[in-house]
Amino acid sequence: MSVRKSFFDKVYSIVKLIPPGRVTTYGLIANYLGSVGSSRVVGYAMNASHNLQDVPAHRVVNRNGLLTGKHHFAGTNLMKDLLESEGVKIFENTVLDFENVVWDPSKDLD
DNA sequence: ATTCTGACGTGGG
DNA sequence: CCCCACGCCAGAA
Repeated sequence: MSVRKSFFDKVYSIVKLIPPGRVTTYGLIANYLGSVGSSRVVGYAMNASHNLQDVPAHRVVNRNGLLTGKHHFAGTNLMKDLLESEGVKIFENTVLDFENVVWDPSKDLD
């Protein structure tokens, strides 16, 4: 009741909470939402998030730290540029020192 | 209303 | 190690 937001809206809420200089994964978000098997739905949500301004989709990568969604951004290096601008090092479309920059919602909100 | 497809992750063979 | 199948949601044609 109360709010019964759509899965997408929940995803957006989490993504908005990602602190600058940090990144998270589709799986972690899905896991936090209680739907581990819905990791791909998180990706779908990001695809639709292009309409939203408050959703830093560039901070969401796959479990390998690979910028799978970079192709969906305007420039070829926009996603990479945005992340590096926040202090996140990227090499070959992959986040360096991924384990150190990854942001786990269930960990931070714990 | 139905069908298709799209930023993932895990497990099994 | 590689390949395949399953789970899940929303928007567009």
